[in-house]
Amino acid sequence: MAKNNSKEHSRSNAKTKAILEGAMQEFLAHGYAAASMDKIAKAAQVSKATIYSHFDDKEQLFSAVIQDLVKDKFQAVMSLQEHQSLEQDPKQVLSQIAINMLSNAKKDQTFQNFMRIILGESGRFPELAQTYVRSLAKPAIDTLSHYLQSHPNLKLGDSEAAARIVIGTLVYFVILQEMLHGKDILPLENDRLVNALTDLIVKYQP
Amino acid sequence: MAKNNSKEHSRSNAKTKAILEGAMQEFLAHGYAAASMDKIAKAAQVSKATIYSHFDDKEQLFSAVIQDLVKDKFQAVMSLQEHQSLEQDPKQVLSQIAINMLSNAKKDQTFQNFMRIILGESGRFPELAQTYVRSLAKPAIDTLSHYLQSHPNLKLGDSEAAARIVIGTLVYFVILQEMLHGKDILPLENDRLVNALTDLIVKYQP
DNA sequence: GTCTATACATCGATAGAC
DNA sequence: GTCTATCGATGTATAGAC
Repeated sequence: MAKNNSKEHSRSNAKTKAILEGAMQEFLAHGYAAASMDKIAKAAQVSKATIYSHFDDKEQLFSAVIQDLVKDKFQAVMSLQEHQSLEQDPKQVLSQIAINMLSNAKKDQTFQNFMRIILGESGRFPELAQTYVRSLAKPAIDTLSHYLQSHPNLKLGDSEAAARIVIGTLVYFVILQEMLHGKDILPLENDRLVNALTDLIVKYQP
Repeated sequence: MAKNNSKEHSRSNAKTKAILEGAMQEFLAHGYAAASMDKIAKAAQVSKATIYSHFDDKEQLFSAVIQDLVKDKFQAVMSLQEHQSLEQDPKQVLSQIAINMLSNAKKDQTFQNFMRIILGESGRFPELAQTYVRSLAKPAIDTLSHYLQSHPNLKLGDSEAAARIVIGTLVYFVILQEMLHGKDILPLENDRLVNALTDLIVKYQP
């Protein structure tokens, strides 16, 4: 039975959990470099030395926090695409998926801060960026691609590329409107984007 | 005649330029919080005190660097869409724009680091994020939207939404493949994406 | 195991000589 | 204007008591 990683402590106390939660709060609020171990200790209500008895150093704690967040967000992302029957109207199915994704992403400040960190630190923590790609982006794209591929009413030439188009459109919309605070500069209703997007997909004829 | 901003010195010496270049290098490499004024001074080959005689503090220096970068990148982004005649085949025009944008973004490490900072710091520097939206994203979207709107062979119902789809697809592709190091996890050829995307736009029938 | 106290480096920013 | 030298605060990490 293999222990999982880092130190000998995945004996997962309440302390470990408290540390991870405090660290998550601080990293999400201030980013990696600007988050301090002192503030994390205070947020977790433990001493700094206790943190270092559970995690090797700041980098490893950060890595553990991000991997926890990826796991959390996996549920949320995947649940959006579940239970989609091939018998329903694809225009309605796609619209519903898109609208749910947009409204979820927009109200979830934790998700936006999570994306900020993944993107902002992707140069210094490439393996964490790849964890995001492998565990969140790829499953979302693969699931949607499979749906587009197998629906009898859709005749898309390249379902994988089409899935990239749908998800890229939605994610960049959230980035521009919410994360980059662009909604007053570039206003656009959710419905207009979703309608144009699903129309392009559904009405496509090779 | 109004001086432009910050201090009384937009008397733009060689020193000011050296400071901005050194600061750009350090901020792009390490992000805002992890970049130090000492390292910036060394990179610019001036003393730290000289920096503070040209800029109020670290935040203001950062802001000046980002605004310089936005100006630089504006040229690059806009030149991609220029000189597109309404008489050419839109499929070819759009493909060319998309291919140029992808190949430029992929080889420009400075651009990728610039995007990392804009996104990563958008929570703590919302006004800089909005500068990006106003000066880069909006012009790109408006220009493309106007092209899609006015081309006689295209019958898109919502040109603005269509422009968002095109640009969102391309930007998220660069984010996933390059910035997040996903190209080995989610491989996809440029041409397949561009072809699927331009096909959707060009073959659309209301 | 968890704490307090502290070591030691580096941070942003400034004083004062020239 | 630009430098050297330095301030006080804060950073990560650890030693040692319990």
